Amino acid sequence: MNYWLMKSEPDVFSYDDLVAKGKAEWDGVRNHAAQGHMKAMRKGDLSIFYHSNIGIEAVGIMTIVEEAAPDSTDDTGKWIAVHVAPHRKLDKPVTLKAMKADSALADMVMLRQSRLSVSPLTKAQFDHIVAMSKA
DNA sequence: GCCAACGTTGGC
DNA sequence: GCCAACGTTGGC
Repeated sequence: MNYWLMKSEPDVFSYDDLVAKGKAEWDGVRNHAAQGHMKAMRKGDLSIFYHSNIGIEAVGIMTIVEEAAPDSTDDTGKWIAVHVAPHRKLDKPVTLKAMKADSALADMVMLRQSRLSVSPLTKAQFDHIVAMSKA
């Protein structure tokens, strides 16, 4: 099982929107590094749902329910998307500020490359963020 | 609104 | 293949 972190602007698509839909295509990713991570995703992997721009915090956990397939919003046939479903909401959001301040997360890919919308997490990093959400 | 980071485009 | 110009993302 692998762990990931995926960003969305909540005014476009929020964690609550995903809960309301039950399942959604994670489309519109147009970055090769992020695409590579999505291709590596397997059914049952878990991902942190992070709100960028507004909130700027991790808010929930989702499950990968369908592996990489052509992105339905793409005409060129070049890009893929995965499907995700809500797993559970975090008890308390974990802010970017808190993650940056925590030395246990110093090597997090998202913190090193702030513009990357899909990034991998180690199990330790994933567990740490979940623990922070309960503190 | 600004700016840093970084990806893409196009001229050479 | 290099690199300057430009556009976008995302945090502040």
